[in-house]
Amino acid sequence: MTDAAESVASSGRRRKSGAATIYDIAEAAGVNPSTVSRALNQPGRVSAKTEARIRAAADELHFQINPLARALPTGRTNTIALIVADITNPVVFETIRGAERAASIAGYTLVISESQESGAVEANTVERITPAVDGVILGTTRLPDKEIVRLAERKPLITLNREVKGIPHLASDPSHGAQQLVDHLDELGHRSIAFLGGPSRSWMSSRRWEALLHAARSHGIAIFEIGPHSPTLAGGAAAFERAEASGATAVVAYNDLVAIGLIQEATRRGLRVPDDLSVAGFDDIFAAELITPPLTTVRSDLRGLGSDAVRHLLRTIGVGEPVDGTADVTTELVVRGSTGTVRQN
Amino acid sequence: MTDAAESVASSGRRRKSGAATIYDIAEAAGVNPSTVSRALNQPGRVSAKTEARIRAAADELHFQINPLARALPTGRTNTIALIVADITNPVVFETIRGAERAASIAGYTLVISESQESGAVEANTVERITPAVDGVILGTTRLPDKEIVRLAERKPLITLNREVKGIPHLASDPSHGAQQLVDHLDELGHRSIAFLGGPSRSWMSSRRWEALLHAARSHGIAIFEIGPHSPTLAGGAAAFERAEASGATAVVAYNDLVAIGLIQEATRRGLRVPDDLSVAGFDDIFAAELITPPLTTVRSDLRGLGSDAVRHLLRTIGVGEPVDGTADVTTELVVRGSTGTVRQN
DNA sequence: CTGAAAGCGCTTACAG
DNA sequence: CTGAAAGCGCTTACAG
Repeated sequence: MTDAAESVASSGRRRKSGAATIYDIAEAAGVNPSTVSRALNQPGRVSAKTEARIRAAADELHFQINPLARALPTGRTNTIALIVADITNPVVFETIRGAERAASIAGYTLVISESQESGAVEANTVERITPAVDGVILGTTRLPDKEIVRLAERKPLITLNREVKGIPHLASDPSHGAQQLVDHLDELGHRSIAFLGGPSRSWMSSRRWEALLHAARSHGIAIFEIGPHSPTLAGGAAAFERAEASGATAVVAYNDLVAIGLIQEATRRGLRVPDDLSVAGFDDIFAAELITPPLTTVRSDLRGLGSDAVRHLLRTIGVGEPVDGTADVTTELVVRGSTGTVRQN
Repeated sequence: MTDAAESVASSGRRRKSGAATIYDIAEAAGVNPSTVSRALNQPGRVSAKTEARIRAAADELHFQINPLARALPTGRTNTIALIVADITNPVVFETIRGAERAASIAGYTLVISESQESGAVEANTVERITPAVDGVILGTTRLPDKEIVRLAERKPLITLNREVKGIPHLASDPSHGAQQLVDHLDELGHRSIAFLGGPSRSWMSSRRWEALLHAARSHGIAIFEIGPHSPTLAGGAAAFERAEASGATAVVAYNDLVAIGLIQEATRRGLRVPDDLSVAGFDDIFAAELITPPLTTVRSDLRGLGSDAVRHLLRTIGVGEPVDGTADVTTELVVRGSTGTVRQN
């Protein structure tokens, strides 16, 4: 228990924090502080003998480098920031996870910041965090393009699911999963699909629509878009009437929340899913397998998205292999109970 | 577009990063750098006139203080860390949110770190992050007590839902919600309740059990614990047989996941919830209102937990009012469809 | 292979 | 009210 206290007592030089510095080590090992720095950071740059002595002293004193002090002369903080609008969003946290993992493996710390409110709040947050990191990932951003460009001028930056010209970006590519989904619906006998679009200018919604359209054409299946809809349970419930009136036997929603909202409303109105109507979504959120019936959906490799983003950033900073452009992440169909064969009437 | 470039050109002194420093401002305003520092940080410490001149220059140059450089002499990083085992855990992210909000309001940055794997990984993460923050919140920790005590010696620290002697901690107190839940079950006519306990040495599980026990006694309702169970869907499913055999008309699960697992299994076996069996949980996770029937559950003020933790930490650091001890956060019943009147047989 | 020095961008007693 | 100086803990040319 007096461990820390003892080591403090044994070496004169200490200040506010009880932490040992390279000066303490230098003193203990009988070398110059600069030699300590080299021994600890540039293995081989110092004779094996003194390096050993220095490492021993460092261990003895429980030395931990002060990352702030190191950052000043080098300009490297070994930290990168991930800005997201909403941590609660199930789509977001797998991304966070992937990013965390990749950062941690590279010895980097990930700062996650939620910008919830307005784009103004986000701008503030970003402004505050930027000087303290080596790069930033804009996960779900509401910043205007010009602001993003401005930021990219000061620090390496990458956006997720958002295209700004001249800025590196990464997204999940819905085509594979969409094709699988349409193949699946085709097999079940569906000839007409309704797509419930997301928010009016959602980039991801149009990408999903395009992918479905392409796949439907390949099967000669009719497809049309209904919307826009808010990406929520309420959005899905509100879509019910038009979806039913459309005569489509299968409806694919912009995301799982909308799909679940639709299922709930359909059930409330006396329809049975999938017997009367097949429903599918995108994202594969946690709740998708808990509802009744469990939801058929297209899952993205979000974890891969997060880790790819980190790796890309690190590479542009000079850690790891040189950058070779960005490649979107893939998607995959998860078949569960909300899709079934077309009812014969 | 040449905005940044221009301002660089106009002031000779710049290095690797294009950012303006207090030296640039000092030069532009014709004062000493120390005066700039005072003007910007200690309003009133400098004549109104020069302060105005300095602020103008700072704006002109788009000055942003370098937080790392500031941190070195002061020892203050304006950052606090929140360590959690699993970001995906629904119980966790509301806490994150509250913490984020409170930190941000105080002008602090919150670093969130997920320690997923072993306690060893967590120890590493904490070790790496500690020197760069002003305090740490251990959200869901697997660290042994002695390790936590050791950490608390170097940096202000607070634990969540974990009691270690001598260390400040904050938890959610289940008593209010548990009382409401038992009142509710009593009204519905239940006279026997089964509690599905969580993991064997879960501190939270015992607290919930104690609270339910106390409430049940106040009504003269019989109550008993079955378990331990893993805090998952599978744990709930596995509990079904014993729960049913017990003859209890209502079962309260350690958490929502277990409750949902139980409901799914019960449904699979042909029981109807709540007609044949009432089920309730704890936490009020997002999926609770999506399942069929929607789950009656006890919700904690997790957001409050997160923000209280931050505020407590800041106070011990000297920001805000002095510390007055820690007060647990409250809980509240959310009645939905999984609880009903006892069936007459 | 290693030492001595200068510098990273800021803060803060110490003078005046 | 403001300047000049020293220092935070590290890194890195520059010498030798």
